Amino acid sequence: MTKILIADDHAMFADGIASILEAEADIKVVGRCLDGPCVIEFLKKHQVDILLLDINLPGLSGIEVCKKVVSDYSDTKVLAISMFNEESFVTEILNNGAKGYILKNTGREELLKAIKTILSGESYFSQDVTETIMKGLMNQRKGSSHTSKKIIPKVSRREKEVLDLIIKEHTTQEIANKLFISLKTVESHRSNLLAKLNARNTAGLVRIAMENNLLNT
Amino acid sequence: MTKILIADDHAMFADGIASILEAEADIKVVGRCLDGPCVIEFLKKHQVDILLLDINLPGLSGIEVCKKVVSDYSDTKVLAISMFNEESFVTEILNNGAKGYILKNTGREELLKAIKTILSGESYFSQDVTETIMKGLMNQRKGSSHTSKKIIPKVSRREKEVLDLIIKEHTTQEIANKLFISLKTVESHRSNLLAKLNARNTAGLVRIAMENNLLNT
DNA sequence: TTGTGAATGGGTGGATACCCCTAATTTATT
DNA sequence: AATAAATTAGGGGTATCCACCCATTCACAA
Repeated sequence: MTKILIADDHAMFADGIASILEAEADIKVVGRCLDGPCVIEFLKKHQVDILLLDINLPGLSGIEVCKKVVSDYSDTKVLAISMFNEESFVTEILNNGAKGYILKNTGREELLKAIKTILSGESYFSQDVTETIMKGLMNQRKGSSHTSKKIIPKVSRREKEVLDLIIKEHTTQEIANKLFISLKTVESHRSNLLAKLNARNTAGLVRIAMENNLLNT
Repeated sequence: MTKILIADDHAMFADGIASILEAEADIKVVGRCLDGPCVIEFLKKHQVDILLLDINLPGLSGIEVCKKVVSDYSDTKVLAISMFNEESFVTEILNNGAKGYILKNTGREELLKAIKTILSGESYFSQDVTETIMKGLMNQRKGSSHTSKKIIPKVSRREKEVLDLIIKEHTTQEIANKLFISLKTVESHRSNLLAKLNARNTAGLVRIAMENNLLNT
């Protein structure tokens, strides 16, 4: 009997998954959590085989929960579930020990398949997710750009700081003061950002940054 | 027997709802759609009592679908479902004829209650949603600004056009050419936008516009 | 009918952004 | 150790934005 804990703040969604799983003879949903701390509390008291974990949890983020579960409760395997097929999400939670990643638009069969695969010790990813990861890897290696989606070169730490202040309406001079560097240095970062993000001006910088969620905060 | 059509691009979610509803004796899920056009096609051929409609549909947006359903298939009642408790979403789809609005974090009981309420001819909204709407109305009436959200003065039609082109990285000169007006006129619009949106520069203009969804497109 | 706001257009000048170039030092990465 | 990338900084010049002014026309409402 496989014991499963569902962690999702969307009750209706959790209900849906539970309905699907309870039809299976060898699977039992032993608990349901609407936030991160609840998961930790539950694991202290009960043994769980698989944790179905929504990445976007209130309170404690799914990433944090995953990290803690992997380090403190190694016999519980984490299967991440998310609305979003974002490379950053996928890589981050996988780096934190999740065994699989599926999207909420996957159906009943795939959900069951994922659970069985992970139970056997292997990893499982939705088809869409593997594609996303592959694209991400391709982008790191090559700079080829034929995929409709714009490829965004890696933006460095310092560039992100500058970009953040630009979006907050600070002028180049103000940014220089704030970061304790020269006006000319900030201008360099701006130029590099324009080139990297393929923007013509500040407006494009802001739009592209916001569209692609390039901010740290 | 109540005939229900589920329209949601997240198959797993649709599965979940279907599992919940099929346990009810007097309810039958007669179809499932993953996108907007599918809904229209389905209604051409079948009679449906209630359409469970996700607002964020690919292809044709939930708003568009709702508009068409209300005008062309008046015996089908629309119950909107969404991840987001956003005032703009709620008011927009209600203005387009939806009979209710519930969030995806509502549970099984509330879903059934919503369906029954709507069937009886009344409207139904989640508790959270009614609160959101009330807050929105309060903001409209009074100018009080203790509610974190900024109040944005009305942006005129022409100003929106200019704003749109700014965000698309066009310079003032290019915008003037595109709209067949003088450079000076565009500069006037820019100034007025800066004042209205309380921005210091182009960056702020773009950020505020995107944050508040001020675009026509 | 007299306002009020929207849209139009203009002048001047300063501030800011952007471009092209170079180049040193530090910090990964291999 | 060698190579690549990031961070730093500068000169000189042009393009664009922005801030003050100002005026006219038009539509719509009080």
